[in-house]
Amino acid sequence: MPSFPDVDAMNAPLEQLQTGFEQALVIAFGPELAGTDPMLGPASNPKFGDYQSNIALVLAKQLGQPPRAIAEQIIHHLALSDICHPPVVAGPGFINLTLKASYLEEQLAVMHSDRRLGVPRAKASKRVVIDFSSPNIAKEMHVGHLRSTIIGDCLARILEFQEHDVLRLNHVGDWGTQFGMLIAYLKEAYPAALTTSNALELGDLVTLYRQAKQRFDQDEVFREASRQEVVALQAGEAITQRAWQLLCEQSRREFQRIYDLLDIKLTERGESFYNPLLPAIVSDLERLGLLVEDQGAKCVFLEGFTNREGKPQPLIIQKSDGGYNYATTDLAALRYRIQQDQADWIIYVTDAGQANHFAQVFQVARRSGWIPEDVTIAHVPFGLVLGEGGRKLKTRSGDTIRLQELLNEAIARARADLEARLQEEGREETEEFKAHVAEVVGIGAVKYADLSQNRTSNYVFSYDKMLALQGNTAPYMLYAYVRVQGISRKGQINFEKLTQNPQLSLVEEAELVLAKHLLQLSEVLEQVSTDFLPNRLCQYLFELSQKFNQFYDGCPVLTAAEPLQVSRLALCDLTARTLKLGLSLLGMQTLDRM
RNA sequence: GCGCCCAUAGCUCAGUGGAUAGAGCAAUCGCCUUCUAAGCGAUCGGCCACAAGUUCGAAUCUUGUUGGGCGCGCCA
Repeated sequence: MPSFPDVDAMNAPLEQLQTGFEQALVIAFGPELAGTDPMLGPASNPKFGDYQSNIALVLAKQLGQPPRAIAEQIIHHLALSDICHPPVVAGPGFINLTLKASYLEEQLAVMHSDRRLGVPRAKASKRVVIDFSSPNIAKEMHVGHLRSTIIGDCLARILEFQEHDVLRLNHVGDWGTQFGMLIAYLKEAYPAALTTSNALELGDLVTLYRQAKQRFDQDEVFREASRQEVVALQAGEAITQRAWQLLCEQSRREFQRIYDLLDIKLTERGESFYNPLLPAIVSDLERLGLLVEDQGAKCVFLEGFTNREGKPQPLIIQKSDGGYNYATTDLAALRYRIQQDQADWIIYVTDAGQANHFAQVFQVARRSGWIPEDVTIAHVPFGLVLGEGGRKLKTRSGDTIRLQELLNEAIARARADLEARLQEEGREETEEFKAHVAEVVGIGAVKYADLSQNRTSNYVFSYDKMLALQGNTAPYMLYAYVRVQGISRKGQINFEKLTQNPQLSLVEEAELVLAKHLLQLSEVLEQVSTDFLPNRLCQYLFELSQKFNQFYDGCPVLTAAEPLQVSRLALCDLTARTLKLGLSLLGMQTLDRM
């Protein structure tokens, strides 16, 4: 195991250019320009160079000078000759910058020697609560849980990598009136399960739910029994409690199968956890004078929300029958996460349809003074999963699609693809190999397809597209990684033992392009952790794969003479490590062969 | 009716107030005696829904219009 310097390395060229510009601005135009954003960004077109600054255009009015003249003065004072070629003023006053090969070579060497590939840790580690996945007990996880689970896990992984202190919470629906019905049915149909442990394997909770619902709809006596069970559950009555436990345990086992398959870790803390805290929410709101009784229900009337009649809309805190709503639970959870979990950030990853609900809950919490100034709360919304017809994704018979089946299908299709390919190429592989590749490709495809879209828009689910071998897909990226491993095998190269400080020499255009892209990793991760848009990371990894494939196409590695070979091996190694890290942050595994 | 989200190439989508708006797929045409061609190159494809406004500069910000999705009092 090579020893990596355990220090923060910064490989983002942007940051260094930024500093140079800030200094030049002060020297050229005086100290009042200290701290001015130099408007640096990637060049809009590669022919202009690598980066551009638009600051001259911005300052034109303020300084009363033509933008090009300002740009000339700035570049006159820029001390960036170590980093880039002489800056060029172009068009109306853009300053174009092109990085020097020597600079890229140095930076890549730094990146190569760093276990974190030059990605800095967060300047201040925050306590982050991220609430995602959240299926309902006694129901199956379905396609509706897919995006929350995948996106939430990805964001958690990125924040964890930045060394924030992340608490991943699974806010499962384990409480509510539907449990009365379920428990009543359990007592009626499977009484042995309540007294003898493991007397019953509740194979299919969906069927149980359906049968219970049917009884509930048809039988008045059963309905009354169900209501009694809700009361008994609230009161903590032993047998009822046991039935509830049984349901929760069974669901938990089924959820865990899916989380294992998806490689997702979560701490379960369901709605029931906050149950004892609900009365205090009501009494505290009452004390604050926010609570109004209306038609028997205790409500907070909201600012900026109106109902169909144009009157202020209430948020119901306690129903007229004394029961609580999910808004109450969410308020209690919010308060607990701030006070007990000591959260600095609280992130909710749920569908966009809940935007109103969260805006309302946050408003009430804010008006109650429960959210300190330094605590940041964010709803991270995402769009619906649609079928290829553009309608909500359903099975042919109109049922919602079970998540387990969806994942199985993706794996099965990946397997079929692989087997067809093996036959075509006359390859023989073990069952173990085939099963593993199919799982990594299938699960990776489902995750990548979801994450590679801007989460705010609806997402059209298509097995064919996510498993396509070309384009912005999981298989394409996995293949780029496999190609590097191929080089390693063929040339018997152990990348971990590749010299500590490889001498890089970037000659070919494809090498320069790849090098520049590799060095943008930190910038991309920084951005994703700010705007919570994983598709930006996907885009980066896709472009990295493309650029690697172009390099692979035009720059032979194993047949290259020294010192070029070491340099190219280092580029391969950096690409592979960047892909592996990036994909792992998306929650994806890599393969050495496929 | 009100609120939130969305509208960019035939399709699926990127796009950070900046230069001639980009990918992928599909279509058409090339490239395997050379590290896995699951690859690479090229061609074709645009009224950034519409209209005003702000700005030196708008796909991007504001307002309005049209079209679509989601939600809106005792489910979560």
